[in-house]
Order: sequence, then C-alpha cells, then structure tokens
Amino acid sequence: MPKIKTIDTVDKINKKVVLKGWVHVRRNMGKIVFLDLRDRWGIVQVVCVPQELDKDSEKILKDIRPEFVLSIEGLVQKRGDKQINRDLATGTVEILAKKIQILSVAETPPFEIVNEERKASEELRLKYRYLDLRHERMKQNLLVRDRVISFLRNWLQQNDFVEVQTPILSKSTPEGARDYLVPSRLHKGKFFALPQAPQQYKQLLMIAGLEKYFQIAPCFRDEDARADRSPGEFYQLDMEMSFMTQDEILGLTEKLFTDLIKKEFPQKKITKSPWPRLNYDDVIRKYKTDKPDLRKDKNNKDELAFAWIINFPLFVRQTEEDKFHGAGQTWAPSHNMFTAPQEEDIALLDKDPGKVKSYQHDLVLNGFELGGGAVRISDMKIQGKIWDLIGFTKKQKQEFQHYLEAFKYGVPPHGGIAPGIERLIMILQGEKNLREITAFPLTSDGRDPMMDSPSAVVKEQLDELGLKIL
RNA sequence: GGGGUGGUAGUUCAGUUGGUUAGAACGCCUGCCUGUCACGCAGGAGGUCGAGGGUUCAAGUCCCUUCCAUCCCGCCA
Repeated sequence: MPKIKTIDTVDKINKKVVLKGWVHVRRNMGKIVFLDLRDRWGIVQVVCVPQELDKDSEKILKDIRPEFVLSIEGLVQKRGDKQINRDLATGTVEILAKKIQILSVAETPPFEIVNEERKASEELRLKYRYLDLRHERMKQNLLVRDRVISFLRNWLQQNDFVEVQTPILSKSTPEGARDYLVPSRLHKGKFFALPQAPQQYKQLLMIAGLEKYFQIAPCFRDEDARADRSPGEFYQLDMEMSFMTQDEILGLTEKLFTDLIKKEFPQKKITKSPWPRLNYDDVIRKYKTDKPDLRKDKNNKDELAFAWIINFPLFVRQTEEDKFHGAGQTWAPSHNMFTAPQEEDIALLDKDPGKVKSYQHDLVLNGFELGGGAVRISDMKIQGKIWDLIGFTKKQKQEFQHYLEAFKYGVPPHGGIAPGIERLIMILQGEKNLREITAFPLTSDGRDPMMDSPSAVVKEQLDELGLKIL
C-alpha cells in the first residue's frame, strides 16, 4: 500500500492508510500513547493503544523517540468535538495505529526541532543544517522560494522570454567585486573566474538575436558578507531585453512582480501603484540613502513599498582605490561601464562628463536594493569614449576584444535588470538574514561548518594544476 | 584590515563586592498515568566555566595573551 501525505488524511475518514514520516512529538499517557507524525506536508496525530496494535508494534512502542522515521498503518478516524485541535491542519482527524514499523532510529538532535523559539546558535544550525531545515519556518522558506522561482519562470516564458544557462567557468574581468578563481589544469598558470553576474553573456545573447532572455542565475562574489549580502554565491533573476526602452523595461518588471504578489502573496499590499520613479539626486537629498524605505507603516509586515531610482549620474569621481585609474583620470562608472548615457546628454560627454545622466535603474523594496539594471551601450563609438574617460589602458581594452568584435555585427538596442532572488524572498517572508532563505549557506566569514569547506587539498591535486601554496 | 557584543550542562542563558558543594529553563534517562496535543506529576544523570599564563589565602568573577562565534564599518550591485 503506497503512503499518503499527512495532509490528505482529512479526506480519508474511516479508511485504512499508510503514513511515513518523522516522530515530531511523543506523548505517553500510560496505556495510550500519542505520536505526532511529521512529513513535508504537515503533522498528524497517531493514537496508539495496545488493544488495536499487533504484538510487534506494541513491543516497539516504548522505544520510539522523537525524530525516528516510522511507517504507520492505521485507520483514519474523526476526532470527537472536544478533541479537535484547531492549530493543526489535520486537527479534525487522527490515525488509530494498527501496525508500526521503525524505518530508522534517531539520536537526540543537538537542538530542538519542535519549537522554533528555542533557537540554537548560527554555527550549530549550519553545522546540522539538515536538522535546521526540519523546522517549520525553514521548510516554508524553501517551499516559498520554489513557488516564487516557478512563478517567475512560467510568467517569463509565457511572455516570450527564453532561459539560457551561461557558463560558470568564465573569465575574470576588471569590474566590480573580487573574483573567485578556478585554476586550469590544461592551461597551467591560467585561471577561470566564476561569474559575478552573466553581464556580458546576456548582452551577447541579445546580439545573438534571442531578444528576450532570463536566467535564475548563480552569481559569485568574493567579498565579505552582511545580513543582506551573501558571502560567496547567490541567485539573481537575470533578465535582458532587446528593442525596449528603459520605460518599457521598468513597466515589464513592474508587471511581473505585481502579478507575482497578487498570485502568490494575496495578503500583501503594495503601497503605491504604479511604483514611484524617483530621481537619484532627489532621493539622496531627501532620504540620505539610495535605497529609501517608503512604507507608510514600517510595522506592517504585509506592506511592500517598491520604488524605482532613475537618472543616476553616469560617472562618479574616481578615488585612489578605483580599479580603473590611469594617470590623471578623474572619472569612474557609477554602476558599470556598459551603462548607456541618456540620449540628450551624449553631447555632454566631451564637455562635462559629471553632468551626464545614465539609463541606470535601481529597484528598491522596503529599504533594500532589490536589484539594478540599465539600458546598455549598443554603439561601440560611445563605449570607446566611456573607456577613455575612465582611463582604460590599451591592455585593459584588449581584455574586451571579444566584446568589441561582437559589436561589429549588428547590435540591437537592449537593456535589462537583475533582482536578487534571496533578497526578494527574505523581504516577502519577513526574514532578517539571507541565510534563512538559502538551503545550505556559508557562514558570514565564508565557511560551511557542515561540509567543512573550504578545505585543504592533497599535493597531487596542486601538482596537477601547477600550483604551490606559499 | 578596523570596531561592538558574546563564549558557563546537550541547547538557550543567570551567576551580586573575588569567598563553602556553579544554578534555571528546555532537552535527555527512569517511574506513574486511556484523551493528550510543546500533556502532566515524581525522581535522576549531565560541567576542562573557550584555551594558556598571571595576581590572590581564595578566580566563572580581576589582569595579560590567544582562539572562536556574531553583528557592523571598510569592501561589495
């Protein structure tokens, strides 16, 4: 007999069923023992009385402990009026056990599974992540993440978007964050880099003619963590579109997320629709931050205040630290070097670069930067000008040879956006840390206490790669 | 790289001005209990007080060194 889900017991009154799952709680009343059996779908109460059980089951009953994995054969019965548990989805029924089998015994876990409030330390939770994920809240976070991603995927595919997997083994480029490097065995002394974002690939897919691309894209950045910034890796809903203006890109993104909220989170209220589009200068002046929290009631967990920040300056003053500096150069791109200047400002590039506004757009939600994007430069002449202004050397330009080359063969106007998946779900779920949204995250200092990574490798591996630890 | 906070039972924590045998809650073990639902009641086990050194008649408590955790700044779309 195949097992059924705990949640389906409510439709099987007076039927014989088989359930399999974990012992959530055991309540021994003497002659009668209650077991709460837990599976992915919930919890159901199992009643064990000696006169109903077969001999073997009666014998093992006293050995059963929390987190044992059991198979239970029994009869679904309606609970009496006084015994209904309104806190439980299956609270109107219970299983009268006939036969119990222990599929797996379990040691006492290092922290409690039953009660979320009795919290273990972060380190311990991560070391035993597979137990931590048994907590109802953590399980819900994973299930919501799954629902959000499949909604986004379906919506985009129904709207002519194509999902493409871009390489994980990629190339180090002089932009943004520190790269994760992967040594090449076949080409000793050379390295792949894990992509910080599929930025160049998605633009090349526009040149390829896909017109509408998206990807639930893994992104890798070797930078220190924060509560709203994962160390190592995270996922973005990476999107790129051809033949669309900035206004159209913002409109489509807004529709996508509004539909998501309506369908999957009907209890949530969006503060203002259409979403306000704010000037960067005004926002900085008024809120002293580029990611203002525009909620009317910051205590309302169901309020969502989306906003667009637009009209960013294309350049910022270059500092000592900037990776783009050349002798006497004073400008750095305020976002990335592929962001297009606004059309009416192109003439200003030569005269007063500091005044040039860009087609950059940031998406802000409840005080978090959900993601950013831009209309890209599709004219190589302008790209060259930008590179000159930020002091790109000949050698640095050569790093983008492939890009230059591609731009010779018919480039559609294009642009996109890349909202962070974990950040979105963190806000929707009212969580305070991205780790709560990630199945197997790293600690804030970039370790995995469960797998014990990163870890040392054997000398043979290093030799094969032509590497030596200093 | 810098700063804040913390490290005491399996877990989360309390521990006064330095003073006898280091406590609580939950968990765990044993016993009792046929309607509980985070059951209840009774009993019990469980401690390198992060590590090392110092001051003192006496250190969980004070001092020094060091390790670890966590949050923030730097960094980072």
